[in-house]
Amino acid sequence: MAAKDASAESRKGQTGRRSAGKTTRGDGARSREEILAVATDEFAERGLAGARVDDIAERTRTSKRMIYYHFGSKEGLYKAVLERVYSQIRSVETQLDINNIPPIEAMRRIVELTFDYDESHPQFIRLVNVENVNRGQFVGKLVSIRKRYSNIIQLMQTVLDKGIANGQFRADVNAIDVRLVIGALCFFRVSNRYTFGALFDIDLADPQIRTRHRQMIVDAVLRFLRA
Amino acid sequence: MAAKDASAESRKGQTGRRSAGKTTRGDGARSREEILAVATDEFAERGLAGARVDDIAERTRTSKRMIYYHFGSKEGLYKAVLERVYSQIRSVETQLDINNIPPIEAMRRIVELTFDYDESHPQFIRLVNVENVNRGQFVGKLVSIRKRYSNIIQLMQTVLDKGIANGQFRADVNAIDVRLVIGALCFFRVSNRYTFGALFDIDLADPQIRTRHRQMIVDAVLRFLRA
Amino acid sequence: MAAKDASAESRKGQTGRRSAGKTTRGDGARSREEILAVATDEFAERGLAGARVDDIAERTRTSKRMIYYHFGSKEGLYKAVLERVYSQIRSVETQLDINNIPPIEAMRRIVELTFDYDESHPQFIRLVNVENVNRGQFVGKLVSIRKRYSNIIQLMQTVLDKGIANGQFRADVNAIDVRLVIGALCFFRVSNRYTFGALFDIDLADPQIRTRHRQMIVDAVLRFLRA
Amino acid sequence: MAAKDASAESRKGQTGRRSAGKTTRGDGARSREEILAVATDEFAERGLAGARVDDIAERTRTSKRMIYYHFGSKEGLYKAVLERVYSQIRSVETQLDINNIPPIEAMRRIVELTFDYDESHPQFIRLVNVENVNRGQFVGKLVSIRKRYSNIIQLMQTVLDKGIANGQFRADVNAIDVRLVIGALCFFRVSNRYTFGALFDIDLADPQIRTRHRQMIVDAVLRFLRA
DNA sequence: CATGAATGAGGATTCATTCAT
DNA sequence: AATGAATGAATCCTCATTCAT
Repeated sequence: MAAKDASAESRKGQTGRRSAGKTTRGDGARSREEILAVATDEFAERGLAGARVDDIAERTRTSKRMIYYHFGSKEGLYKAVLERVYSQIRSVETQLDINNIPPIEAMRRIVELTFDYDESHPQFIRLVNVENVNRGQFVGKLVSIRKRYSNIIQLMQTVLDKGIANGQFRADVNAIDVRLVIGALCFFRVSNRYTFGALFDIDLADPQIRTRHRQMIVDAVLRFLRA
Repeated sequence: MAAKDASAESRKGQTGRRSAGKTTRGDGARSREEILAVATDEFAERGLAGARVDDIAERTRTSKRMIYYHFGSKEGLYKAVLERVYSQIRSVETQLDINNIPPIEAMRRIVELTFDYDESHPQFIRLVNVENVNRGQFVGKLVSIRKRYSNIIQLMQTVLDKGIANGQFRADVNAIDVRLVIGALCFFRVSNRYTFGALFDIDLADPQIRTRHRQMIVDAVLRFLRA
Repeated sequence: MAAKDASAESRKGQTGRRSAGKTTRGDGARSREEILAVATDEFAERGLAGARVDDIAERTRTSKRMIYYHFGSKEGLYKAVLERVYSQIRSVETQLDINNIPPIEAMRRIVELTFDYDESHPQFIRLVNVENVNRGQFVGKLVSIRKRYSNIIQLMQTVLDKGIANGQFRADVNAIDVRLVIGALCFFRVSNRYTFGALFDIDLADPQIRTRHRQMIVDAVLRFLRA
Repeated sequence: MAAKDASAESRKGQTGRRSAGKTTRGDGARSREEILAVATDEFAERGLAGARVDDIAERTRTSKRMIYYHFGSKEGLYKAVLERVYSQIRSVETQLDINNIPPIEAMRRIVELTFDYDESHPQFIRLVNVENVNRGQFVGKLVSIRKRYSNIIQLMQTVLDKGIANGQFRADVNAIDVRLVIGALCFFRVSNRYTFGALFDIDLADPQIRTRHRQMIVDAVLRFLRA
């Protein structure tokens, strides 16, 4: 009578491609990935409650049944989507060789990379929104993610420390605070695009405005940090 | 809390048409308001798709029929909730006599009022999130709201202008940009409380952190504006 | 996400008939009862797992939806069926005025009534079987039933005591034991009709055999009790 | 419902021809037996409709495919389980040399053996219940079983005849009747353990009660047979 | 205005069974 | 002999909405 938890959930996408080919039978990893891509879109578009398993299945070359085979439940699928989307973030630290850049410049790059990522991944932003409306029920459990984020903070702290050391940055802020400020400014433009846009009659997606805001946010962060 | 009497109240000639009626009558406005209060909570908690008309009705002293009588549909109820919640914002301008305050101080107060409002109305923040996930389908139609927000911008511009005039604020930012920066910094702390908290292992609801961040955000905005 | 327990379950069949009429709208008690009758048959025929909610609905003038409205779940319906079928037993004590009958005769009547009830209610027998296969998950919770059964035992004990007192019955058996013996002999003929019949090549439903066994069982019980 | 398999079933040359093989090979007979053991438990526990092929496979070292390979269908597996469980009964006649025992004593032993078997094989009892709820759809087809049961009856008749001949047993009962009485009294205690226990507030599995009932049932049968 | 009953169209989940390898 | 992946057809259950009274 009880719903047994899907043992399938633990399976990872390990199978590995078979030969080349037409996606005939028996490529679990591929169909898993296809389902995830579609589901990411649906959950981002309609939320956890609003997304329809049928619709996800329909947009896939696999069937609804396979969703349950691979992910156990709608919730399980949502978790997998969340995990995937968080782990796909091309993290700042991999794109930035801070050792060779002075701290102000490094910070500018961090802000720009964050800004650009958020602007070019509105779907990710929406999913984060969805998860926050759900009170972060699932994000807390994504252990794999935590580590990555602690790396981000370490990088930030390194840059901060260098700036403090050379007298360019103030000493009374910590990496998480800085991350909060940067995150807020970049995230909000995308996440609140619709309400802010409607209420203040402005199109935040407009390229010109975007460019201006990009500079403005870099500027705001640097002013915030200036010693 | 029980207002089942009300037979007296209805005798004011405004609501019911039929005079006979043995059924105790609650007046319409009251039940409307009660439904809205409950619905606000449900929509904030579960989103548009996730909220249940049955649950809303159950938490009300009225019946499901009344929801449809007053609001026509679930969507109609959601719109009414959105409208109500936006119109309940005790707007900054009503709480601030900027004429008697120097611009820096005025700006500080604006930030603080915004911060305090967001912190004390997480339900509102959640609803804004929900609406953004829905791509602002409904917020655009709330004409009554637009005016109020244009007032906010006017106030902001007035403060800005005074600061620019006396040389304290830089001249190259406009009111909407400032509003964006303030909004982002205050809103994000509440809206992304769960994901940010989980990923960076910090409790943004903690009173000490909140106090510190309040000052930090005021500081960040003033630094941003400084000439 | 969780299945909320049907608040409907508590509702009893109280509504009371409206006027006369064609079972148009709005007779909860009637449709409840109709559902129960059909469900009793389905559960008896196929067990809890084997019964199909769709099939039950189809054999009813109401819809599948109403089953959930009234009973909350398949399991809730099963429980209601179990309760109904146990409470419908025309209990022995209401059909027997033991005060005016000598104990041997009373016991004979008890056995005959039990035998006749079981023989004429194979559906009930099947449901009891089903419940036993389910390890009596639900029967234990039917408090309303317990009382009735303790009455049966009291009646049995009274008869026993009278027989012991007048020296016709042995003194070393108690009412529950007697009930077990009677129950076993009457129940088994019906419950195991198919397997016993197949293995020993006998049709226990045959009226002649039934009549003979009825006498035989009365005889066996009286011999068992004889002082 | 159709048994389309069977081509597999006929291949009884079972053990496995290839000796090399890297995959650890269970030989066919072994995995067949393992599947049957697990399936017996599942069908006894949940009935034909309630048992899950997946669950059975999961509790086995073989795969679901093997179930279909060996048994063709869920129903085929159920039939095999039924056949196995009936054929495993250590039949009374093999344990009793009636030639050297006086009839009363022989009958006592028959009852005791029956009682003990039923008490120690509740799973078997449950399966019989399941089969009776299914109206004995399959038991009738187990030809192999019929013979064994006719042996039981023959043995019973022999004992009866001896008792009748020496004047200890009454002459007006036949072997099947006696078997019914014995079967009912022994079977019911186990099969109706849950409902009887709940309704009469008694734990029929309690060892003390069991011991007492064992004697009681022997006594009841002998009284029933007494000339 | 109010209420219990009702409903059609979904919506999530599960099942026995089969196939390519 | 064995396995992971796949499937179509159910199967249980829920939702927003309406109706008779």
